[in-house]
Amino acid sequence: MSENTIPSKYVKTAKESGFLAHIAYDSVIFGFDGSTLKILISGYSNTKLFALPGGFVKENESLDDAVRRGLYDRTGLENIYLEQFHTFGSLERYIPATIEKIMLSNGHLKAGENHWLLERFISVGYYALINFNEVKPKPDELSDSCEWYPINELPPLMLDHHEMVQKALETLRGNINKKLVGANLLPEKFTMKQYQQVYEAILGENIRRTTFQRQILGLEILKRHEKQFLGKSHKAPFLYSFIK
Amino acid sequence: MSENTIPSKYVKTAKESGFLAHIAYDSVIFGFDGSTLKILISGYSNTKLFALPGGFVKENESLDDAVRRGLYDRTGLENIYLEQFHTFGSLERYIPATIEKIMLSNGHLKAGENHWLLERFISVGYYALINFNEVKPKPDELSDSCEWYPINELPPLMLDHHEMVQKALETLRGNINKKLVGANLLPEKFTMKQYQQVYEAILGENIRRTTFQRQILGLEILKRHEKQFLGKSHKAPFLYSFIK
DNA sequence: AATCTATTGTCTCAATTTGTGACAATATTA
DNA sequence: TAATATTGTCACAAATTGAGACAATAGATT
Repeated sequence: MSENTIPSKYVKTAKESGFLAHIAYDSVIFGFDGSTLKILISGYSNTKLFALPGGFVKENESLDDAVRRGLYDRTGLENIYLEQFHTFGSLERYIPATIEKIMLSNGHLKAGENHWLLERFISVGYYALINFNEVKPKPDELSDSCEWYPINELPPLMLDHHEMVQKALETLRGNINKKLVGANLLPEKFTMKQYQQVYEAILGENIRRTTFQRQILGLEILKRHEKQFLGKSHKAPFLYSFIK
Repeated sequence: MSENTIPSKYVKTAKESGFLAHIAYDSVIFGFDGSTLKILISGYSNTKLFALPGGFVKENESLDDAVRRGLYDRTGLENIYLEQFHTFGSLERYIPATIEKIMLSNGHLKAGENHWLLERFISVGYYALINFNEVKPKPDELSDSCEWYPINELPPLMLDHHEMVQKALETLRGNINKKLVGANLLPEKFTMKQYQQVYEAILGENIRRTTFQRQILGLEILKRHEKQFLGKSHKAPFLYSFIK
């Protein structure tokens, strides 16, 4: 794991740590396990608190790069598909006591001490689409777990992170026909049914099989490969991949 | 004009000024003059520099409220329709020399002096839709002009402000059928033709009159009023308003 | 007062897209 | 060999959109 995801212990100002004050990001990392849409959630030991994986921006690094760095640290993946969806800057989201609790519980702060992480942050929300099977999530320095949760079985999330998930989902839904969403959530080769299930998981509704197949094939973005024999007692489906 | 849009002279740190360091906003303020889509652009005296109207966030104010405050100062309007579209955080946008030039030219900075406005900023882009005729734009403390420019006759803009305009337009186009865009750009009562012209100006393409009229009326979001007689030698069109 | 002109509101029919179901073609099990 | 579940494709109905026609009409021209 990178040493730089989270500032080291007992550095009290942002400047000392090399990060920009007041700016954070949080990432909604989507994965598709074959039937359900899931996202990665960090847990903090001893606190029962859960949060989206987030981080901070270094003084000499772009916002996008900061998010990529955080994703790399947690998933080991490079070239992740990333999309910025909203920036959260309400006053209600400034609850230093929550952050303090986490930092106290894992020794990043002494009681009563000041720390730049306790100041107000405006957070930029990004969503990522990754291939579920390629990833073994790792926790970061402040958290002690990083696990997949189905989008409708999330634990209670801190601050406004639930709102973030909601907004990420809405944006993803709006982009589903614009941005070749499936290409990032599916393995290289996949069946039409799997692709349909991605759509259904994202939209949260059932789709008509024949219409979906006709529309997708009509886009001419898929290449047809050999059939996939899975030992099931019925006709075997074709495998497809996206044309580059 | 509010005293707080831009921090006072010779305050060197963000903290002293009451603003959050490193965070700015820029606004793309759209207006429709009856035939062309225009946006408000600030000009800086003696520098030939032009920029989107922007500002900073106070420590105890939400991001949205900061943008509303800036819009109020420049247009006098409250309850403006606002939509956040993207946050800009590249390294390329950090060019302190440009800001320095502006601040030197209007006496907000002495040569060689430090100032928190010369640090790196991540900027949140918002677009606003306002009723063109209700507004007499006013410049802010740093700029000496604030004027309407047609979206395809913009002056050269500083930093990444051109990219911001582009992204704002794309977002507006994507939202045109979702968010009742016309309601904010048109006067209370308007003709079908005016509404169509708003669409054409935003999309940058011609629309088929009969299809447009059929679709819009089919949405049942408009209330029909009396006819509008403008002294033209042809059939007078109906006036419409949006149903609340 | 009759005619002309530009624009509006509405209708019609063709073209396209989508909804819905049917059906034959499998790959395996029974 | 028959039974079963799923797939790929087609056919037809329903809905939406494209494209133009046309009458209505407010004022200008004669």
